[in-house]
Amino acid sequence: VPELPEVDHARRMLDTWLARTHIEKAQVFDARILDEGVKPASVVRALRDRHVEAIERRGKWLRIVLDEGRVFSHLGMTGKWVSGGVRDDALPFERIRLDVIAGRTRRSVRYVDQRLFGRFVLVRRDKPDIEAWTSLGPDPLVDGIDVDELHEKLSRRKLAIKPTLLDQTVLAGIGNILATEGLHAARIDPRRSARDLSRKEVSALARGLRRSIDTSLSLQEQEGPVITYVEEPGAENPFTIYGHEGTPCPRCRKPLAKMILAGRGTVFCAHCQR
DNA sequence: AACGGAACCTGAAAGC
DNA sequence: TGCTTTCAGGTTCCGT
Repeated sequence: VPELPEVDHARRMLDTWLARTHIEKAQVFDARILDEGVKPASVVRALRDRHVEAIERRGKWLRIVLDEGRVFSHLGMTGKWVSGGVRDDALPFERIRLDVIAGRTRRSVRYVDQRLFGRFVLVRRDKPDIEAWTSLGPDPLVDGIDVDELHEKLSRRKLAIKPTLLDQTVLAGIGNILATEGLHAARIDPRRSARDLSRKEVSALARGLRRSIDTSLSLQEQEGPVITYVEEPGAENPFTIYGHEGTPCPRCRKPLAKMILAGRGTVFCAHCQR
């Protein structure tokens, strides 16, 4: 599942494939990736002959800045950007295709998304950014995590800390895996009310999240341009406790437990997370 | 108002 | 064997 580190990887790849190129042709193969009521043909028309200026990321959102307008891309659960040649066949689950040229180099950048939870939102020149982007909280990589600010914000939340971390207005880019890993690193029980965390615990949480993000980023660097998500068949699980329920906690060796918390699978160590 | 749960999707894996 | 159910999780919507 794409969370902050996976989306940052996508941003770096798109920067080499798409930034500073000219879109010769765009195709949208499934309208469900667009906002309700938006016609593929109108998106295709608007993208043709645009110059791609930059690729940015906040949280799990990508913003593709064009000479006129910009595109917001969210990878949902199974979305991936992939680069190929213009003569290559369509990939399985290919939803968007952008054929671009930079100097003499032609490239065909494809968006694949099996489960279609991703989004591709074109915003025209002079229109405001989408609310999902503007309402994002601080991004741990772009802005860093300010412990005092986070502590203050959490102190006003009654909900359990784990579902609170999944709220993208608290911190941008934290998903189920990072929340699980970060709370284990900080030895915090995911069921604790967010407002009960001490400043010291919030500080440990910030460090744990940052460490989990950095670990994922460095593993992706070794993987190359197309990374594998942990839920894909046959994928290795590089995480400390996510997906390791039933096996010994790497810190205290007691078996890791799993529960559903606010509708999301939650692995934790009932012995050393308190 | 805040929170839980369902819906949106698909395919793999587990259950029967 | 083969059909049915469950599960995965990002986000939004709906009902309580």
